[in-house]
Amino acid sequence: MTTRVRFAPAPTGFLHVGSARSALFNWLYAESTGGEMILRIEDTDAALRKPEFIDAIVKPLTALGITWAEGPYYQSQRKQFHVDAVEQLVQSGHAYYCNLTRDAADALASDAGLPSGYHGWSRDKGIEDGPDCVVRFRTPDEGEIVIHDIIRGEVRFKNAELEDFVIRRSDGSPTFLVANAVDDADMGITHVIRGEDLLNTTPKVMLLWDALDLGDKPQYAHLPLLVNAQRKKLSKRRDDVSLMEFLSKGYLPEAMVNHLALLGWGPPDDKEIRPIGEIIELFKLENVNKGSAFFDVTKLDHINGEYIRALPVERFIELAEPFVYGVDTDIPWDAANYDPEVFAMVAPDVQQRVSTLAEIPHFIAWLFMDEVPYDLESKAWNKAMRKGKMTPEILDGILSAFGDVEWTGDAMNAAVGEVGDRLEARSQVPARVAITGTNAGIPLWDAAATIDREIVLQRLRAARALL
RNA sequence: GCCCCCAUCGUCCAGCGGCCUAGGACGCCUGCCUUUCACGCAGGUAACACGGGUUCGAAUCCCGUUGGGGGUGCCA
Repeated sequence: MTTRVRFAPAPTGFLHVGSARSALFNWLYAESTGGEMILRIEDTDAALRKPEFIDAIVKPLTALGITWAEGPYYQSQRKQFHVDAVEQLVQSGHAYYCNLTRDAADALASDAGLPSGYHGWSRDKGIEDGPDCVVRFRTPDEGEIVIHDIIRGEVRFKNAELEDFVIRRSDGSPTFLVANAVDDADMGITHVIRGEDLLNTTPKVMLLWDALDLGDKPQYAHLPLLVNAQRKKLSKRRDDVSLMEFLSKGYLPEAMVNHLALLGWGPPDDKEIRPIGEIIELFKLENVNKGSAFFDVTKLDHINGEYIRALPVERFIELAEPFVYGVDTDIPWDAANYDPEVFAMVAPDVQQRVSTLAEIPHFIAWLFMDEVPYDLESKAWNKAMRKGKMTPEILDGILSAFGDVEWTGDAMNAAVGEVGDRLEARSQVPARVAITGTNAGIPLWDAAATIDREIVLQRLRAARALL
């Protein structure tokens, strides 16, 4: 039997990295077993039915290279099947109408000294359907339901502890629990792979499955949650988790996928950074961890840096475009000053110094700005310009040498070296700080030779004046 | 409160009863390379939560404790 998995997000705005990880693991499982994945949008709640939310799911998945064989299907478009299923459950006595609001049910519970929750108040009351009625599923009073989870092993729930949950809202719309069972059955889903936060809903779906007589159940696998530094489930509200945001900040899709694959799973040979094809080959659902994983951007930065350095330089230049032309980010220089040929020249040096594409402008800004800012409070300035008392003499020396030096990297370098030798001081770093504004960066002189002599002289004078 | 899940370096992953004086990666530190920084290279730091079992033998199996997390909606 070929495996069929589904990625079934609720359309609640941008896709976050946790959902992306779920999608990825479904996809990895499908790819590694020669099966297929379908995409299904779980929009049974009317509030979630917004077309822009669909784009927010499809675009990032596509960007990551996660593909699906069918869909997107919309649960909202399958509503009639779900309504029929609810009707069937009422008919067969598995479900009943209830006209209590949540507040009323809680009040009854507290009056009766029972723990909060719904205690089957409307069971067997012969309540007729009406405008304010919901339909609740009658959970068995005895017995237990056992999930054979591929990742977690056996998980047991006592039926008596499951309350009679709502399967149809008072507006007539069935809830996702019904839709889940019906759609998974109709779509021939063999494996349900999703976050651990849904583990508690699984017994309810299984109960519905049996009551509707839907046949063989899928196998379940509940993935460990992705958490923040406080070990809380990643949340859109408090954490920086938009997948698209990461991509537009200069993280490469391949690096993102590689990093995500490493959260909750690892290759048996300890080789972490590798092509997706190898990951598919090695991926085993049963080897996925149980413990939650911290989404560590520091590690992502490293992986992303590795991927960037591995790029052919032409590709690097291509990918850099939005960042050097200010399409998605601000650039610190006047756009008219930007020279793609200069960037192409220094690109290999930049490429091995950035961990995200967004860092590119930082390394080349001094090539396209008229003046560079000096941060007199910075460690760079203090270390290079203040500590050595020869600095004014060094800059004066360079200034006079640069008046008529041949304007090539080699000649400039040699001239600065001579100044240093003559004064018995290190002249390179002060020159770099004066010209670029900082003490760290790409090889200096060939790049500096692309700037007009007068601009370089101005910077040297400006820095000299601050000493 | 109740239900469920989890527990190896700060972080991610390896370990599936003897190969473990616990391995790799990120981070951090040191050194080498280098006219800066980075890359690269060579080292270092650092963990089996605790207590009981089971076993000739436990990071690995079982129970408990503690700690963390998830759920507890007419959201999914």
